[in-house]
Amino acid sequence: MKEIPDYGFHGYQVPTVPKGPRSIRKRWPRKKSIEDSQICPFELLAAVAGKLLLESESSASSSAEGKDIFGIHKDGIKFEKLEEHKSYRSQWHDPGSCVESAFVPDSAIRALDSNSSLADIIHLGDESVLKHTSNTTDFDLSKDIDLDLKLEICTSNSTKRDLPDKLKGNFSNDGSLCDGQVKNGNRLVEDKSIHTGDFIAANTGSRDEHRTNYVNSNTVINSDRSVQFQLPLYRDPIPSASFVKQRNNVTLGTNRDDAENSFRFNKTKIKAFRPQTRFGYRRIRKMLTYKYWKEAPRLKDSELPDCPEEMKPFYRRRKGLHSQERCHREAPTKKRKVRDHNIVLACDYEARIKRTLNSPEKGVERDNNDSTTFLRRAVGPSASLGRVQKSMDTRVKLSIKSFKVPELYIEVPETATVGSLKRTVMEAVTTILGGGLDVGVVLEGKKVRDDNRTLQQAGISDSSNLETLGFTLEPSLNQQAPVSPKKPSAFVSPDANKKLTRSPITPNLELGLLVPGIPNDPPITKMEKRVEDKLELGCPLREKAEAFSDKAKKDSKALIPIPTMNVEPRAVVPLNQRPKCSELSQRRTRRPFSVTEAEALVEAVETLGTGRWRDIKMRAFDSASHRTYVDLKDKWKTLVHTACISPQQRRGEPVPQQLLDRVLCAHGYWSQHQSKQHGKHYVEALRITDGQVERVGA
DNA sequence: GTTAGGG
DNA sequence: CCCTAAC
Repeated sequence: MKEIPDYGFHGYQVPTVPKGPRSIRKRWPRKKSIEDSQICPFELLAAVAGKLLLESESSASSSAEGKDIFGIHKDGIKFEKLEEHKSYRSQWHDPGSCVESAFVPDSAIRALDSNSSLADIIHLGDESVLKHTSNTTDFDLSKDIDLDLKLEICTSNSTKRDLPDKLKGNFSNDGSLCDGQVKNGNRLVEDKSIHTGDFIAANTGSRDEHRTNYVNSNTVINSDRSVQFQLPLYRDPIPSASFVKQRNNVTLGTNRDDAENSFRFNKTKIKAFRPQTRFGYRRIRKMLTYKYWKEAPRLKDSELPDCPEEMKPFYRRRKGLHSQERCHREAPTKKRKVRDHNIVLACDYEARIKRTLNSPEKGVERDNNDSTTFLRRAVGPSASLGRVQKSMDTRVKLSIKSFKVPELYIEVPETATVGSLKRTVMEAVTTILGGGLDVGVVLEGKKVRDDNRTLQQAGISDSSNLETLGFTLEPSLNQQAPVSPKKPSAFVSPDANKKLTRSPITPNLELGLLVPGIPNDPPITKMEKRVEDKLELGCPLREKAEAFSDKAKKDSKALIPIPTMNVEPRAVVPLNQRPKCSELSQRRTRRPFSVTEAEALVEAVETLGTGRWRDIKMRAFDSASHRTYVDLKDKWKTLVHTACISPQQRRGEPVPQQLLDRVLCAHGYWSQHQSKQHGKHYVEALRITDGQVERVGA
């Protein structure tokens, strides 16, 4: 060590930095809890799957024969009940058709009624639309929206072809692999299109005719310029081993040929994908069996608030921004290359709910505890039967065309792959969907707030009113958006509520959500082309893309997932102002401390001492949002180091020696003294000596 | 969420 | 600047 000056602090030799006890802290990896990171999309999916299962089960149980078949099709939720046989048959509708209608099973209606779950309403995916907003500087989402992005929850590469197989699985109450009452081993064969996320659930042991198909969507796209992300919502309906396995595949990311493009939940490190062992399995099981099912009986309750209850346990565990950020990170080696060519896309969602007439029809029992039925059914065969119809019910057909979800920002390097774009969007969507969205019901322009009212009581059963029925997605009042506004991947602005229900008469209720601090710069239209090129040429996801494009070529209505979409970046935000988002979130740009900043830091440390970095941050760098207290700590560390080394060894912007002397002085002092006790003493001593640091006595 | 320290 | 452990 170099010559060590003595600044008079009790003969303390400044640079003798004692190694603190932390250096001997254990550093072997602790067992990181799973919920820290990788749950994200699957939690959502799990909830949705469970929800769907519940609905199907619930209805199935109402039908004594258990011959219910639900179908969910691309244009929304399609439930058709065959009156005579009390069975449900899926129906496929023309995407462009305006006459779509759907029976919504009681449970769904009730779920809607109770405002309990977003998933209830939209069943995710299908008509959830990411719309690409215009390049205007305002955020009026109602206009110039020309890009429908159909969300695609494509979980893993491995699901793309043999997904039906992967969906096979038996289901039992405890989620184990043993034989159960509910089986979902039926293949999906009806639709020739490739559904990466077709959702199959079959009710009780019965076969094809009893199959329940939750097919999410065909290849996308309708008319003109609209482009949708195909979003075969991969909803494994069964909280069973199939689900777990799938998840393992995803998280492992090692046993596939296309690891890079595989759906990795945007985790950076391999260790984040470590196989789910029993813990993970159990956790999922718990999620699906305990959490979800236990909540189920309460779906009717008004205590089910604004947030999908079954979602809460999944998301409330998620760590805050930090882990969110981590969740988005990409491998560092890849980050650098793409860092400088990011494109910021601004998207928003839309919720379009289409309603159709209701028609009286014999309904299943409206026991006010369908969930109980479901639970019982899930437990054993005896429980699935024996529900006696007690009353007639008028069914309300609700066809939810699409939802508009709050505005979404994603940041995509132009060198990004299609797959990464998908994942980015998925991440953002998942964040939003899981981040506390509520469904609001608007009737005749007025919000229906009483969740306890029946549809009939609320007038929703009245066919004359249905045309004025609408739904909204809105940020949950109970649950904040999970992502901090500082560095969002996508988040819901608190202002969102103000913009709700802008057009109550129309079915389209939109949410306009702004991301503060993101300037609405004129678009860089060149980007669009470049994006196309890049996506077209360099897509490492070719293998995956082909699956879609093959179909797309044959199907005029289909589009190759993303490449040709008219992505017009809303704005290119200066790097250091961009919200860091998605898995492609990069290492922060280096921002060397200026001398001025260093001075401010030194002064703060002189006053407050080391070890109070948060205070130092607030005191001296409160307005510098890009300086975290960790940054300050690190900078102090480097300052001390710089002061210790010879000027020849120093790099970067030269720090005045005088300042470095102060650094050493303060460092020496605070190394010997506790910050809190002696702060004033030190500062006073400095003041007394008027900068004659060498003579400062303690 | 903060702090300390290694990378 | 990142990451992690410890708190």
